Amino acid sequence: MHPSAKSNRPSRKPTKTTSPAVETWVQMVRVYQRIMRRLDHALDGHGLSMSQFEVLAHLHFDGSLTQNELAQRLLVTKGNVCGLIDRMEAAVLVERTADPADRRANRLLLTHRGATALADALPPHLALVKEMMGALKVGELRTLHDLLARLAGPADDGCR
Amino acid sequence: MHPSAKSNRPSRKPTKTTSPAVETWVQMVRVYQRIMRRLDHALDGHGLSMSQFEVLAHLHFDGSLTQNELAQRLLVTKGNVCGLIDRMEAAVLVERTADPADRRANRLLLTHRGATALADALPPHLALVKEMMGALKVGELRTLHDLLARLAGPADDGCR
DNA sequence: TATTGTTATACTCTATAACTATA
DNA sequence: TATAGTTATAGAGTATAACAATA
Repeated sequence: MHPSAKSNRPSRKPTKTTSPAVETWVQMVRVYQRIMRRLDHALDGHGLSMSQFEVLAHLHFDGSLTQNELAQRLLVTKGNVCGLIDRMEAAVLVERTADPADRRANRLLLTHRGATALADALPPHLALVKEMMGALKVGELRTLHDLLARLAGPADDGCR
Repeated sequence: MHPSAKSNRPSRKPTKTTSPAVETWVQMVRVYQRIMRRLDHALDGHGLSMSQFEVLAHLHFDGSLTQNELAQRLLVTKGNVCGLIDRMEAAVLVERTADPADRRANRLLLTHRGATALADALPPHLALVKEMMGALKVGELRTLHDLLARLAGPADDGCR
């Protein structure tokens, strides 16, 4: 049941839905959700949520960050980061240390356990990404990357 | 602080992170989140969450669905759908009706209020999608669509 | 027996806003 | 006065599992 489905339909405003832009966006949503779901499940065995994994990865690759810097990178509020770090500190994945330069700020550090958890979780995560993106050849990946880069590019929300 | 940041870094396993596959995925995550955030905010004024909007859209375009059918389309469990529909029924956006063919099932219907809410929210939603995807020409959109379609395509999770 | 939907539980993420301590 | 972080509150999404009614 799809095209002219139900008399149930109000049909006020025909709202032409089939446009290349919309179809492509719908396709992107589908693919994103499917991939993200698999990546999320791959973290199950490591006792990490996707957000926690992202925190660990940022601290690993960007070095120590304040909670505020982390909030900007994760695109969430500092209140959210506070709760997130609360949970991760309780799980001994990160620790808050005093920032010598600004006594208001916390510098976040990976604990040994956090670093180990990332070292365990990252390689299979990357392998899975490569597997799923591997349907495309390198040239196609580059094309995809460039097309994505031009979407909603400079026009940033200004939000948060 | 970026490249060789902290002595804090364990650096066990260099984990080569820069690959076309990974970079493209990271780009996709960024774009997806930015677009989704704007679409989400655009729904604020209509009193709908993104999930609720999706429910209304599915009922509109696919016709009446059972909760189970809806769960499959939204990729969530039937327990989740139950709670979601509870909230939407409380907001008089949808209603549960008896399925004549299967007395276990609920057929979900848009209420007048739900149909109106969708008719109000859908056009600006689509317009925003077209605006954000409009950075690409039609041919480029088609290319993007085709590349996306080949990602994680037939290899479905089997999950849920 | 299998399936539809419900209920209960628990955790995570998100948003907002008032609050503190520093700057 | 502005900023970094905290706290409180609320709502939403998710996962799991046990359960009732029906197939």
